[in-house]
Amino acid sequence: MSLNSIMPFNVNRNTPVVKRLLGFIKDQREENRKWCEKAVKSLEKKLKRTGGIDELDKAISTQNTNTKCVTIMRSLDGRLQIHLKKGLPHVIYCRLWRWPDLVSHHELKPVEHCEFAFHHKKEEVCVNPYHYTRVQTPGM
Amino acid sequence: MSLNSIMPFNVNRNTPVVKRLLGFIKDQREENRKWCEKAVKSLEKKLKRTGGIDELDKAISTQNTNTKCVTIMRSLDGRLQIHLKKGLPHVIYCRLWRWPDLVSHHELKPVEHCEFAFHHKKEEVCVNPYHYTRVQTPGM
DNA sequence: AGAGTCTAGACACAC
DNA sequence: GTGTGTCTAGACTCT
Repeated sequence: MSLNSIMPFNVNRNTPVVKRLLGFIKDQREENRKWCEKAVKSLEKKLKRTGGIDELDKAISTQNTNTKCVTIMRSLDGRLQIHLKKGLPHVIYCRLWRWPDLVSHHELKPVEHCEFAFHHKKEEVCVNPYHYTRVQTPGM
Repeated sequence: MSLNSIMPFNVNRNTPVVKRLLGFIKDQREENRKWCEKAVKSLEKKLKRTGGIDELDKAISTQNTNTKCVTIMRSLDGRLQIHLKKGLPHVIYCRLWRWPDLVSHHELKPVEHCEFAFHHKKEEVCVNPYHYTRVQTPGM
């Protein structure tokens, strides 16, 4: 018996860790649910290679700054795209799990021990939301 | 005075030839209008380099098979994408200007003198709708 | 420099 | 192998 005869119509089966991570999302507006889900699933796919997904899970569920860097590759212009929207990776994931009203990368400062913070401009970027703190926008 | 002060809010200004070509489109369903417009504008952009847009205009407005090939570059898998939809270029444009109910490339046969017909698998593909005839789907 | 659009190629899945 | 659909980096555009 094929799987399709049991679960037809493209049933969405999120992995346990994705379900957990989705539960921690700050923005619970219905109109953003689909996009947030895509953002988390996309991140899981990238982190599977390195096992970073478990470190991310640990950081978020314990709100612990003393976690390791969770990195993805940096694109040429620094942005990543999820569905039809582009943005800076650390901003996207900090907004998702910590500050839904975050406006720009100018409001984010990395913690001391973050090796792959966005502003270091290395080939990899840390997207651990607990490796950034929120600061006042300069000039505001 | 800037153009924006006269025409604010992203007014859509199609070129005369795009307006003409849009007038010949067979599929006039409202839900497809936006997509068709994108398809024509995308083609115009590609053909501007070669001047093929005028030959296309001639072929379509006179329904003339004795026109030159109108070519675009072939992608690796043969398909092109317009907005969120992928398809074979000659099928897309034959559907647009001749047979809105066209289902697949198996229904299309190139005219004798078409040098860049899709099935020739050259680096360029002819999208002149009057360089193809419609045939019965094999096996139907 | 900041933000948005477009799409080929990569990938995934169904037959 | 065929056919179709999704995702997104890089290219491009505009401001």
